[in-house]
Amino acid sequence: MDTGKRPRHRPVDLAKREAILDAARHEFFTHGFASASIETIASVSDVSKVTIYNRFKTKEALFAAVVDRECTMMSAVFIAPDATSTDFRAHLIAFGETVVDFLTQPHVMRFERRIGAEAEQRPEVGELFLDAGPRRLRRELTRLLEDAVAKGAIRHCDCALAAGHLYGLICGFDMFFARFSESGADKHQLQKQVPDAVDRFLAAYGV
Amino acid sequence: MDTGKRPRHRPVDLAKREAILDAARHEFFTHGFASASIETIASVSDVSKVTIYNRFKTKEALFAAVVDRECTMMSAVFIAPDATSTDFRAHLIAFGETVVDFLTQPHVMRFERRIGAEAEQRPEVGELFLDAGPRRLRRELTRLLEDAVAKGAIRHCDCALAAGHLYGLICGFDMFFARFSESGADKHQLQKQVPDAVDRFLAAYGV
DNA sequence: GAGATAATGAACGTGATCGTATAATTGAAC
DNA sequence: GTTCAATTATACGATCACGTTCATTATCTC
Repeated sequence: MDTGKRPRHRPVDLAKREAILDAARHEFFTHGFASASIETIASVSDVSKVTIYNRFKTKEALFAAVVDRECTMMSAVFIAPDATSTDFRAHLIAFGETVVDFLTQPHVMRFERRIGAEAEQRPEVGELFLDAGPRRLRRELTRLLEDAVAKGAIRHCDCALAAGHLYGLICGFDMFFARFSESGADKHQLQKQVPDAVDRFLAAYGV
Repeated sequence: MDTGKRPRHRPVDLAKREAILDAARHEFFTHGFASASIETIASVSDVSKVTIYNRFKTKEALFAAVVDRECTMMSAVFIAPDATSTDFRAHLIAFGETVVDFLTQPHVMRFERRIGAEAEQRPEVGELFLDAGPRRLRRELTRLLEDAVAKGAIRHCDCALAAGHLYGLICGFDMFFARFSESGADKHQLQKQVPDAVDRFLAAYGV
């Protein structure tokens, strides 16, 4: 409901908010919450420190806002579309590639690495991430497999467990390694391995 | 070569070194390098701050010593014994259980979480960890599978890739989830799933 | 141009922690 | 008991970053 009130003063510069969050994301997820410097964020986002404090009450609140935005973005990716064609293999490969494509982005890897560490001191942040990412992915993948069982594309099985197996086959050692290597994940390499992972999955679970 | 010199003064208390490293491990891997407090480490290990500085020149050096000790412990675990019996399945399960048993220890999980984050600013730490842990595990697992191929226990395949698949099947979603949850990994649950993971692996790769 | 709010820049108080210096104490070997 | 390094308690300087204050400037509506 628009009250019709039109302020007769200088409006808030909305672009600055995104600039602050972008800079904060990089700073927080590169140096960690404690080591992140508000002044660096201000400098990078080309905004005064006071402006940051005006919009985000504390450093904690700024961090929370960054995590929130990132989680929202992630939620949108982990939604498996319903299978339209009868080619279940192609459908799995497509979804696998979408997920790999998202997870291998440098800023997503930084996010994941850092949340794991920060969750040690802020369990609620870990929970937020789990709900937006891993748990959602598992739910969607499980649904996909239950659908496949119903359609006879794979054998009857514990679909939640099978979802984990499929995820594990796709990631293999690569995502594990990438978490600790400077170069990050090799997106091209992982993409190439998705069909093979799906084939192994179908060999283990297929009719 | 023992020079035979016997100092006639108070010797270094060797137990203190371990106490310091234990306290430092907890402090570093719970709060992160930057937020870790030397005074807290001193207090917990019941040692004076000066003693810490006498033995470890800087905070960095102390951190390096902790990482070093942890990596050495890890290296020892990731060595697959040669198959003695002809029961390849049992051999895989045994090794899988050993690995799971090690990886699910709370202090190992803290270690892993934190190294991932710290490697962002200290790539050499990530490399050290990779060599002691993941790469070693992959090498051993690959060797095991190559041996199995030679003995006809599984079909011919890219054994390094297969090693990743086996690892992925064993971990499934659980290790992924555990990195972000306060409760950590459910060792019992993971142990129970190892045989199933191995069976799925054999279904995909077996003769 | 007037009014009003957003944003800036610079300075400050506060608290934490690294790393050092110093004097005093401990304790094993002789 | 003497010797002498290991160890301790305490204090200190330096640095750094959060969060605040305040005067000034920019920018929008009327």
